[in-house]
Amino acid sequence: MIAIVDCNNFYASCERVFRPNLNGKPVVVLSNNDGCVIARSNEAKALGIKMGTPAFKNEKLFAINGVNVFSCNFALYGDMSRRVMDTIKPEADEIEIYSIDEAFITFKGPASEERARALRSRILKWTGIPVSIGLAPTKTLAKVAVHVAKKSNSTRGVYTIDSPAEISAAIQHFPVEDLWGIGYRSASKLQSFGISTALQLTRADSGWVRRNLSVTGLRLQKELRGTICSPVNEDVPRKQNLRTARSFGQEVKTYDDLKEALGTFAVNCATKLRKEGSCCTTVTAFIHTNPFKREAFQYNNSRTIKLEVPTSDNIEIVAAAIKILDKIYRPMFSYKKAGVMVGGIVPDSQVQLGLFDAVDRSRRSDLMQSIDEINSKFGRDKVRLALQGFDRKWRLRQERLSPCYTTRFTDFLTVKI
DNA sequence: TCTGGGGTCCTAGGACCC
DNA sequence: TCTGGGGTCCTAGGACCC
Repeated sequence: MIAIVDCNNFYASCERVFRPNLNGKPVVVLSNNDGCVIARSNEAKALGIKMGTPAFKNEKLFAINGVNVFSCNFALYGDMSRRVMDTIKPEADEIEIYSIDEAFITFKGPASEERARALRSRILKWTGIPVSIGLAPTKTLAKVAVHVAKKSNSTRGVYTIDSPAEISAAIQHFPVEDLWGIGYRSASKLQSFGISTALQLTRADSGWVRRNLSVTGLRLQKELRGTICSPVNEDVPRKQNLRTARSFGQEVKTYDDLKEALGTFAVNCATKLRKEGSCCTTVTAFIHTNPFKREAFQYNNSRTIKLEVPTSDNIEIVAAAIKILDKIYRPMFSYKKAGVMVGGIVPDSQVQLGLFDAVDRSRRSDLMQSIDEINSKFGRDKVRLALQGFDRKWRLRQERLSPCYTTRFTDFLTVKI
């Protein structure tokens, strides 16, 4: 049996852990730049606030209903996630951390609903985060189970699908569009062939499924029938791409401001690479104008540079990004978003050196290590390239940011007795 | 005024190799 | 109708996930 542990309304729940006065009240969390709604407490969902809708379109709804609105605080969510996962680990034989708020596990010893309930209580007690758990023979069915656990109050947060009869019962009325791996496109395709429930998909001809939904669909069908196609996978594969991209708090016009932003994003990518012990072979940079401003002239462009020798060096990756900027920058536009992406990622232990390489790689790697150590001790970008600047006109809007209760000394809660 | 960020996998087609 | 057979690598586009 495979279990999935899924945190309820995760970001909203994190905000509530340190603000218990918000329990029972509507809470929403906004995306970067305070742009869209990306998490909602149950009370906020009940008010009809939709996932992914722009904040400015909801302002009235927020005001009338006294909704508690937060800018997203990933330092907090990341640390709370770690706490939840650390609580799960001792119970798990295998654990696959699937996202910031979900993990697939197999239990040490026999799985049972009682154990799942005990785990759920422990996570709530130790971290303050409410979770739901689905238990089933495959990941896909576990996802169905956790969906049921969340939707129906009578489950009290845990739902098990075990026997063939229970599988049929669970998927009989389960909409195909809610299945893990079926998105908007495939759902409407299936609907047009008269398939609207998971049970109908299970019974469809496999050849037909293969032709219409590719092998991905075929695997999904097998998993629904109870055959594991995607086992719980503990080892985290090395990332193939990394990116840092941001919408700007205010539109950016000048070359210098874009250079500062792209330089900072490039350093960010390089730092992520070093953290994973990786190097990249390609650097891509892009800039674009605001697509929502219909009346304004639009411009999007990007380029990719292939590097001679794979690297994770701030200076080299920044240089590549700026070289691209020089090629694609056009002065007459106002830019809203930019980003840097690195690809062709290889382990830093397997870097093929170049015959005509001019960089002293061992000294530079010492330099990067020192920068990482200093910055991890004293704060991000304390030591930076001059080009990263201090202006940051493009900085994110984060008007309703909560404290980093668990990761910053100055933000710790003070309890007065 | 105002609309997020970061990933993965699959397929088809082109280019190239022997 | 039909043109050899067997490969690899790369890219773009589509679809999906959180």
